[in-house]
Amino acid sequence: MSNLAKTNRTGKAVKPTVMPNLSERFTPTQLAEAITAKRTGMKLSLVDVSEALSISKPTLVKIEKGDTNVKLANLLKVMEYLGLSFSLLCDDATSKEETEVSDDWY
Amino acid sequence: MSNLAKTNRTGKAVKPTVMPNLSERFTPTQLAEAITAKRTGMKLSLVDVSEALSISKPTLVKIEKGDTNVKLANLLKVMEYLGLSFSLLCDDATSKEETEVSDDWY
DNA sequence: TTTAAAAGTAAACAATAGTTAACTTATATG
DNA sequence: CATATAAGTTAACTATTGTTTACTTTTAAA
Repeated sequence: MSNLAKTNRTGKAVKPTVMPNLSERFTPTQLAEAITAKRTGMKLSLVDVSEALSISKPTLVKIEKGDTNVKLANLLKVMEYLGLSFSLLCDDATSKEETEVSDDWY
Repeated sequence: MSNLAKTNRTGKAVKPTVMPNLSERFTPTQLAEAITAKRTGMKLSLVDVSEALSISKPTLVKIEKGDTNVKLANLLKVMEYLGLSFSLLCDDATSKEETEVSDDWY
């Protein structure tokens, strides 16, 4: 299997459309690519999603470009609509010891 | 062990200060509580963090209250400073099949 | 190769998140 | 209790994100 990135006839890089495995720490760009991959995998256009969520297309494009200058609420709306969610990673092993969770966490 | 939430002398609920286990899908409030728990566990004050990151205290308070009307960039700055990061969960099992990741994911 | 749909961009404006500064309320500690 | 530190709030203002509309570029299919 080739390690070369796919390019089109003009030599321009072509974005992959498959969901990456982001079970580990990832960059905003990687998250953005995962969102696009999920959306296209669900056969939804930018307008499909932006209209369903009442957010503008330019904003959705910003989100799918990995621009972090967006409102958290808008990112979460998009992720929830596409069936994506976060889990949390903590770099510090010591914090794994006290795992008892009090009632009002829920 | 008691199932009653901790309260102070006035009967007001007291927030727990331990890191919750957020390896699964969580709410913005839960994330906020995890951030506060991590910060206090590191013995850092709101001002310590806000000054280190050049963000205002009111903004940091919004983040630690689970307000999603904040800039994603500011949330990520705080998380990175405290050693927290996200991983991604996808609710759809079918998307786990195609896990091949091309070069430009990195 | 035409054509239509989707993606992506741009600019002017509206909406709102962020800052500053000052203040009040809690929490701890001598 | 008295004091100091941290937490949390408020209001006026500034900075910036989000919207709208329209346009250009890509992509894919007839």
